[in-house]
Amino acid sequence: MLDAVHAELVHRGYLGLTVENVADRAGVHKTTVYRRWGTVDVLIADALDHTRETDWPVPDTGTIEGDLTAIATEIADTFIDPERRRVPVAIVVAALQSTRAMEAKQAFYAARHAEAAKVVTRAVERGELPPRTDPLELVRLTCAPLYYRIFISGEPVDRATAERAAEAALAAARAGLL
Amino acid sequence: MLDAVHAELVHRGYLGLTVENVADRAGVHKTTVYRRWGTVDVLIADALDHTRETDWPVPDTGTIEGDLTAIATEIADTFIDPERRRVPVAIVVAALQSTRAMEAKQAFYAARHAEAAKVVTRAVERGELPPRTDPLELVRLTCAPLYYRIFISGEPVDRATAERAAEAALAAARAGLL
DNA sequence: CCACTAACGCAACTGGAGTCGCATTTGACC
DNA sequence: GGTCAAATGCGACTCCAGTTGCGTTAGTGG
Repeated sequence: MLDAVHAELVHRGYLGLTVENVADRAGVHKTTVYRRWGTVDVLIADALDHTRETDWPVPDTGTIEGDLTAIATEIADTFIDPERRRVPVAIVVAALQSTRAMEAKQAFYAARHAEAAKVVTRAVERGELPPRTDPLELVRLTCAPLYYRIFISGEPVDRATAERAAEAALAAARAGLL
Repeated sequence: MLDAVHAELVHRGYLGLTVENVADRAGVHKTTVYRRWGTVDVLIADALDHTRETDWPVPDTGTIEGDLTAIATEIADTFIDPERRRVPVAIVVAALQSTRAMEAKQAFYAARHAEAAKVVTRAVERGELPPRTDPLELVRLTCAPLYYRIFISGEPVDRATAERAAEAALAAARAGLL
């Protein structure tokens, strides 16, 4: 069922994600979906909870530049692909309209940030960054410009954008501001 | 009419923004609104176009720190206020669902960025920043962490967040990365 | 093999967003 | 003030997401 949500999202995007479409794709009747989930936002929230629980491979290139760039590049690649991009877009839309989806999104990014922060912690231990650096803050600062372009300013992202975001965030961290 | 859109947005948010509500508040019949605009997304887009054309006071504190902090703080203040926050939230939701709203949002932020970039240009002229600094990129980098918290990670924003965002962006600019 | 419960399928129903046809008003121009 | 075109008001209609009641299936425990 959650696979059907994902497939439908990738295929048609948030606007095409009706309860009936998901039910058809999953081979069940729409009333079943309505009874168990109620709305598409809850479907997305449940699917997101499930994704959060699956492992995410934390990069380990040996340097903080390499790790942050890898994270930023992965995000950029998702947004470059017109199909994969539909998933985070749907999550943002759903979260802005339903409390349940908002909580799921918050938990998802909190979990991913915590994972990604490991690369910062390692870098601090290696002496690459000041000891008091806030790992989560560096992660946020790395990701923010990419999401900003996609969701706010509406500008495209590419790998160069990702690398610049990582470099800029790193500069702030090295300056001891995080 | 566009005032009615704004008032309705502040009052009920995007989900409460139906064509009928706006029509009632503006004192016209719903068919009139349907004929002239069609959907709420177009209403929001038109209202945003109108806002874009109104002037926005560019801060001029004398230092680039002061100016960027002023910009970041203004954004943070908007998001702190539960009523005013509903406006940008609605714009983002609308832009993710309608091409017309997306174009309006893009034009709006392009215009505001261009205005805000003036503080960077002045700072470069004063010798506060490296000559090759990209003004728009510094503006983006300043705003991004605030929007990221609100729309993506779901974390709260306060004035300290705004100041940190400005400082961090500035560090990258001073390092000559922008 | 037989109850018993919970989940599901199904079709009919409901409610509200959006549309349509027509009457009425506005307002510009002579 | 009279005429005409364009915009608005109005109620009825359509359409579809979401709900409800009921019959059927599946799965469990004895």
